[in-house]
Amino acid sequence: MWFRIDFHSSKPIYEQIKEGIKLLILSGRLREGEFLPSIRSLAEDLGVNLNTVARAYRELVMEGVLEVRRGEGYVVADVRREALQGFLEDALKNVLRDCKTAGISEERVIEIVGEVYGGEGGC
Amino acid sequence: MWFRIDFHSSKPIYEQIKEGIKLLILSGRLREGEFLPSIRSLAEDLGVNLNTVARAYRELVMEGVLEVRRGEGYVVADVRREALQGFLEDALKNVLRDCKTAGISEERVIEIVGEVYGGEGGC
Amino acid sequence: MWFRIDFHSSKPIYEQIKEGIKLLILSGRLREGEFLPSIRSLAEDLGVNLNTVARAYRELVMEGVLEVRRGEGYVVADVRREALQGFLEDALKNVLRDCKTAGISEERVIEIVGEVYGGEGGC
Amino acid sequence: MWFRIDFHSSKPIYEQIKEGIKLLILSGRLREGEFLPSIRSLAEDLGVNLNTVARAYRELVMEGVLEVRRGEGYVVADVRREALQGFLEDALKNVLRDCKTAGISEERVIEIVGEVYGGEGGC
DNA sequence: GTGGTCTAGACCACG
DNA sequence: GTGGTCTAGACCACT
Repeated sequence: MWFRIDFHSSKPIYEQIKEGIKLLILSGRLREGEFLPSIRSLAEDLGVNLNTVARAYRELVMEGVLEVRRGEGYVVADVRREALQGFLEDALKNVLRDCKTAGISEERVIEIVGEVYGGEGGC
Repeated sequence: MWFRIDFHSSKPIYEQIKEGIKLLILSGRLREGEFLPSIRSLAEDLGVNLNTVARAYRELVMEGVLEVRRGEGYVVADVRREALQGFLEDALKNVLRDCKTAGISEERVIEIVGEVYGGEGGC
Repeated sequence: MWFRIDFHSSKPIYEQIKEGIKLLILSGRLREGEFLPSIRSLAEDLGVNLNTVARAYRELVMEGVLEVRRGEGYVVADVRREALQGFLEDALKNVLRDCKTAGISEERVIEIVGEVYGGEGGC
Repeated sequence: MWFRIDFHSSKPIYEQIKEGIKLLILSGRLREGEFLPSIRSLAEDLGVNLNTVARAYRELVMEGVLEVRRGEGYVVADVRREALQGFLEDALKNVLRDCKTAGISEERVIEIVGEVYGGEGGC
């Protein structure tokens, strides 16, 4: 499949799945109207429980990211990318504020940005 | 007191306390050899249970951030700031990787960095 | 169950549990990948509180002895026996140093070793 | 002074003092009828609280290891060395049993005995 | 069902 | 006064 689950992380698996899907959408690898893998097949691919995937999909529906087509499956809804990006930018700002408070210099931060953006990418 | 607890956050209280203390140390508001508030008084100030604070302190001892002086209290250990900063830099890298995947441009990120570091600071 | 708790000992119960589990692993009665009893069931079997067992398990995870499978339980991690044996050898050295200081002869010590190893074994 | 206190140990300081004194007696560096340092001076030497030393002395009196001469101080009582040694031999046997259960070979144990007894001793 | 967190409150050990 | 441990019981999150 397209992303990995970290079974040792303290972050719940269903949240890892949700995040993974959001990132796939943001990065353009999943587009509006495309079908997602069935709950059953994704669960098998990731090696997790059916209910776990089901919950991730269900919550993404509630957030408006996915839509259910009964009897067919889940498709990517008509999401505004900016909305999703906003949540990432907020996260970034929070960490940056902590870095500033902690005395990490702006230069060092920009160095790190370079590392990440320069380096080969991707999840 | 010195920091706030978000009781609605999904992040456990004891972890919020750990993070808060690490940030206080990183920002220089808590220095090597200084005593932390007693478990009981911090618990009261934060409005949480004694055991919750105790767990945070205990784990910080295991991580080498604090030391126990038996019958006296907890003091800030002789920590290398770099070690603590590492934990923030890791958090930063994670968010940045997500931003990259999500298609947020490096320029936009640096713009945000500028906002945070330019603007007047601090938690 | 597999071991006994001495409620009168000055050694904390959660440490007795940790030690008991380490010894079960070292003696081969618990192997890599095997599940431990659930927190609740072990607590009931030992007649102690759930939190006490939980703490023992949690600390064993931090020491790399166990792993958590969320929603499933705790399993014995892929531990190097030597690592665990080290903790026993340290204990042995400490006692031996005291014996030496106390004027117990090396011959007497080896005699005792013979007694224990010769005699039919263990707990 | 004659022994060191490990302030980071989980073993209570007063127990470390008790053990230290017992070992001094067993090794012959403190003999029957000899005076121990006053509570006040030992506390200062060790850098611990008065009450801590007082408690150690008090318990050693209860165990028959020391005697109080009111107004003069504490002296080493008429102790049978064997009695004290017995408690060490018991401790040794316990650890050895664990070692055996854990699969540490008799050869390895004797090797360790050699290390400790061969090596320079003390403190 | 599993583990995880948290509370309220008790009691002990230490300095 | 300090920290340490433990209990009983609640509620939540995960699989």
